[in-house]
Amino acid sequence: MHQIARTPKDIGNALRKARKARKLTQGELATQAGIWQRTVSTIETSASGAKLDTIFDLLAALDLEIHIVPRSKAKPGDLEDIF
Amino acid sequence: MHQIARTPKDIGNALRKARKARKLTQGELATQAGIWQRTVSTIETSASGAKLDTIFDLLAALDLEIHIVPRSKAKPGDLEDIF
DNA sequence: TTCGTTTATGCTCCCCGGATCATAATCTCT
DNA sequence: AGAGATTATGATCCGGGGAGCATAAACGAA
Repeated sequence: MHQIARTPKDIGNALRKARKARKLTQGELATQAGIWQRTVSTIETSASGAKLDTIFDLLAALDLEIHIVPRSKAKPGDLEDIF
Repeated sequence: MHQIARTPKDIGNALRKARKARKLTQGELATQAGIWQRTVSTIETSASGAKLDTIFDLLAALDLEIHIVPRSKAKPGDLEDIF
C-alpha cells in the first residue's frame, strides 16, 4: 500500500494516512513540524495548492521522503533508473 | 540514479535533470505544463518554496509521479509498504 | 569570436497559503 | 447521551509565488 501522488490531494491523503499510522494528532504533528494544526488540517483535506516548504516540513516530521518516478513504471519492486 | 527529494531544492534539481534527459528547453516544458519559462527557471534554481500545484504541473508534463517513502528505506529496489 | 539559443532576472499586480487566535463541528469512548 | 479530545473553519494580516512582459546574461555551436 505504498503511496503514489500525482496531485496535491494525493499528498494530503498520504500525509493523513502516515500521520494516523503513527498515531499522531494533527496538533502533535504540527508542533513537530513547526507549523499550525490549522495548516495540517487544510493540507490533509483540501490539500489546496500548499507550498512545497510546508509539505517538506511535514514529510520530515513523519520521517518520509519523496521519490520521483516515471509514471509508467509505477510498480513497487520495480524501481530503477529513472532518467 | 533515481531521484530522491527531501527539500524543495532537491525537487528543482530532479526536475531539471528530467527535463534535460528529455531534451526540452525550459520554454518548451513551460508551455507543455501551462506555466512560464520564468517560473521553470526559478523552480529549477532556487526552487524557492514553490507551490505544489506548479510542481505537479511540471511532473505531469514530464510524465513523472511522486512516491512517498520512509527515509530509512530509501534504497532503490527496496520499495515496499510504507505505512 | 560571433551569432543564435537558452536561461536568469527586473518589475508590477494579484492571489492565496500560512501565521495567529478563537470557536464551531465532529468524532470517540464510556 | 454526555464529556473530552480531535478536527474543521472564520477572520485578518503578511509575505511570497506565479502571471505577464521584457531584457540581460550565459551558454553552444560554427
